[in-house]
Amino acid sequence: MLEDRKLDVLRAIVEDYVSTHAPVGSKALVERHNLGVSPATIRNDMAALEDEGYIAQPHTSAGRIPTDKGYRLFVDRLSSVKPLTNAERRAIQSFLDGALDLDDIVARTVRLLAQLTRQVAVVQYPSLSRSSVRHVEIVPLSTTRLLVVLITSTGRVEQRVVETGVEGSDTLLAELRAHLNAATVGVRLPDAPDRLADLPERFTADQRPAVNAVLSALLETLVEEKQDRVVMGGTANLARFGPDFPLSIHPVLEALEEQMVLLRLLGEATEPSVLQVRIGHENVHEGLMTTSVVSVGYGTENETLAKLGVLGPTRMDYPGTMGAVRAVARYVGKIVGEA
Amino acid sequence: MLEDRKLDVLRAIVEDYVSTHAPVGSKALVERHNLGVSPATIRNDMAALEDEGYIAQPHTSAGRIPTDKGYRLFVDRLSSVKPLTNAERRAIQSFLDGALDLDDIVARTVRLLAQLTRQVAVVQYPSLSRSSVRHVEIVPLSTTRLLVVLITSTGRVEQRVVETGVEGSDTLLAELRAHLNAATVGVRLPDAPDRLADLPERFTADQRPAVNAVLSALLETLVEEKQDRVVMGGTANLARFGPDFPLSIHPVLEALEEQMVLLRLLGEATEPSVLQVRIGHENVHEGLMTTSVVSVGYGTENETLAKLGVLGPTRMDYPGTMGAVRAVARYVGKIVGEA
DNA sequence: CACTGGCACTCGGGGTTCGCGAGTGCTAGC
DNA sequence: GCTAGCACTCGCGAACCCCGAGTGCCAGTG
Repeated sequence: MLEDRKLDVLRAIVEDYVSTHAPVGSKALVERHNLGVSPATIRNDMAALEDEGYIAQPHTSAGRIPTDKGYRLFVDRLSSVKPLTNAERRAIQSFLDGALDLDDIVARTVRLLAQLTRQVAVVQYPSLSRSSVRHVEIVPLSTTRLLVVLITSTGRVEQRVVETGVEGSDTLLAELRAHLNAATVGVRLPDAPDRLADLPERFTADQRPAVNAVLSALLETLVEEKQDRVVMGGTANLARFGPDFPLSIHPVLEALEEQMVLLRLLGEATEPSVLQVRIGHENVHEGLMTTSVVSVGYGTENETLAKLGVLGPTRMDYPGTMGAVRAVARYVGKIVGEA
Repeated sequence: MLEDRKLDVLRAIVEDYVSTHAPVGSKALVERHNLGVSPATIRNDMAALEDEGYIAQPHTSAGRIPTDKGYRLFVDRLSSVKPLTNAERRAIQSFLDGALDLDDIVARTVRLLAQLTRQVAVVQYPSLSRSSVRHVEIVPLSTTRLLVVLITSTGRVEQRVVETGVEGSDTLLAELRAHLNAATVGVRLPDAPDRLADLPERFTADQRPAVNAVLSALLETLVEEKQDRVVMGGTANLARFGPDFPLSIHPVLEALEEQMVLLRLLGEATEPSVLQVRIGHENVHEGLMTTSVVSVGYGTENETLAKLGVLGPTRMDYPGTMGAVRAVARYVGKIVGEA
């Protein structure tokens, strides 16, 4: 009984603090939520919650605000993901439909997430390693330069210029193209290098230099993962985080410009639809200790191709944000899956 | 004589204000710069400059700060572009070398500009309209779906998925590929559609649907200009603009997230190496009235492929910024030109 | 005439003071 | 176990004040 009410109180504190963004006191609490007890009782509960580390008071005589630990409990046990309204669903759909090209899908997703959550959105490109080769193309640029183009099943196109050093004939190119495609089309990217191991043997010695040059370029492209590109948007929302936040806006912006940090931000790959929430200090990065990240994998039903998420102040609307992130991930997963 | 000293005074005010970022008074002025006259004399000049609208005082009894008009005069007549040090040149070179792929070049350029100027950097992708067709490739994805890939002379790769609705034979594809390349390779993108006008006539009636589908996708790609993509970076520097600036950081961030605004920011295309400076209110966009933009075209010697620039507070180090922007543009132009 | 030194005046910013009021913990009582 | 009452704390904003940088003006000088 007591435990129950204490949790109710914590929930109420989180909700009030998130919406008003001011330390919340016992009196205001009983007024806004109809807990059937007096402020004094609440105060006892609050004292207990503070002892246990779920809330804290910024100054001796002010209301309480949730600690990271408090938010953690709130997210884990006291709230449920808030489903979107139908209007929002429609908005997502109409916003994402009509994008053919992968770049466009990612760009639209970032904008959508930023608008929907009013926070900073981060979207990772679908990983090459989970996709397979759809086509390899070789295009002569000049007598000694070639462009190697790799097209993946997720619609991604990778390109690389190769300096062969020798003149290549059209027939050689055609043969090479045929062999490459025969060996790799339909194969997972990480598996493709194995299939290409015996390729040089199929060509004559004088053809080897050109073949090897093309091959090594292609292998690079296959392995490189294109450093897992990440796109970010909605940074304008940072300024909206509150007039207390701007002080620390600089480290956050700085962190967000680092691709590596963005990548780690999204966390480990998980199954699709499993939301991941990192609160405050749970984010390793120094500049992001006052922020929370809600992320989730997206992709086909049984595998995660990449992740996306949003970043906001620790005092964010977790249920709403989680709902939005999950919904967007589902739609994007569907689109990427069928593309 | 008098005119001359007044200009000296204005120059001194701009320089001091840019470096100290505090209203500058007559006394401090004579101390820091060795104008051979007394503060009182300077005060007269300052009063005159204020009457003419070049400087203003924020409060009745404070020092003066330059107006936009003052900066304008400073840029036009009182300063010269500051060349970079050799160390900086080397830094640019080593930073940009080693990028093969166009995306990488643009990404590196943005980071470089942002670091060099410590401001927000904006770089436009080399325009398609100035480049020519290097190769057109058609790749079957499934029996009725094709991927049309356009490779341009600037190394850009554009792709589009086409649903033909009918099954196409390999021979048809080969023929189509050959015709497309024969008609367009080496042709400027804007001119390419003309060369393709008679293409359908070369095919039989039952081939037309597929041919037309591919053709219209390609034409779209040629015309679309890919909405002239623009990349931005260094937004973290916004927070550095000063503790007075954060108040207005929000509209700026908001503006910078709009592709259209970014594009207009860079201004009209000009000849390469002709620096363009827009100061404060000269920027049409509302959120950017307290910022200045230094931009310049880059490309080959005789034509501009795109523009790049930086955005900062009106009180920026114009000579230094202009030097950095110009230097970077030259290097990037060289790289893009030879790619 | 252009410049200078002197002087009275202005006024923004920073530091200090002060009182309000929200919020608390404790204790006695229901 | 809950409540009502009460004394106490302390951050915040308002009011206040004063310092000093800066100004405009004016009379004097080479």
